[in-house]
Amino acid sequence: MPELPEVETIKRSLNKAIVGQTINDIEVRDYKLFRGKRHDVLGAKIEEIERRAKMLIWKLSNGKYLLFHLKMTGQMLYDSEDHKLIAGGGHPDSVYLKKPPHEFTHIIFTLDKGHLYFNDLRKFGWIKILDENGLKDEVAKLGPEVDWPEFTFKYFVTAMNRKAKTKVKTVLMEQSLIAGIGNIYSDEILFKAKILPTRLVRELSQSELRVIFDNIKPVLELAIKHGGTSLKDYRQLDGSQGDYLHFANVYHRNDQPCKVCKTTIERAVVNGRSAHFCPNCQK
DNA sequence: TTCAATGTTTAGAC
DNA sequence: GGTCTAAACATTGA
Repeated sequence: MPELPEVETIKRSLNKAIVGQTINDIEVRDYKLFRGKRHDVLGAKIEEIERRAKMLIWKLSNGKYLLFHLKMTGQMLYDSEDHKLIAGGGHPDSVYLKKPPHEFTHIIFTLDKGHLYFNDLRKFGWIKILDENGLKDEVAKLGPEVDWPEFTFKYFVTAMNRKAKTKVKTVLMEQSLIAGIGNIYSDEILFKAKILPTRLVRELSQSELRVIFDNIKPVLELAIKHGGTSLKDYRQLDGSQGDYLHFANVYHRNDQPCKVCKTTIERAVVNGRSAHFCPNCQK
């Protein structure tokens, strides 16, 4: 799914749009994506929306939590009573922009002032109903968020060195070490740090690790500022696309000229994922 | 027809 | 135990 900036974008919109509303109904069209009992959350009020790694957490008034993972193609769209939702505009034939509910809408929440649609073309995403202990278990294996005080350079070096024989791109995406970085932003961070994604961690000098560390937060923050990256499926809460792809230096830009030096951007497969890099700027 | 797509998990090999 | 790869989940579109 969406990585940290995309989920953070949705989280911020949800906090403005649906906090304070009551869950009056949940229509589950596909139980594959819904883990829990509806009646545990019906009638509860949504008190707060949080993000942990790439997951969304709805904190409810009855002590329960709804945990969401959008995986690769999940969408969360809100259609308020005044119909500000713009999904469907411009590209009526695309399954990604159809006005919900449609055949890829699997869960529908009826709130006080509108409907919240959980769409997922590939059906990898899920929703779980959890109590406080269940939530704790779910997040226990995750590394720190990059904006937590414990995400220090010292922690970063220790965490990276635990995977010394692994390629640096793969380690950056390891959720148990650092929460929230995925395929897009690992490429972008490594471009900014001028490090090839295929380098092994143990070959990296202290100063190279420092440059990577120093670029993590700025890259993610810039992406949040632009509402995340829309490749195909990802949408903001109102259905609009994230704009960061226009600012990406390497992601999805293979065979195009590097924005810095004009060298052709290359693509390689690293641990089963596409890695994009500039063979001149990155060493 | 084949391949790739924002993610995670799991099985098997070394 | 670590780490790699491939495959699985399901679907579309180039």
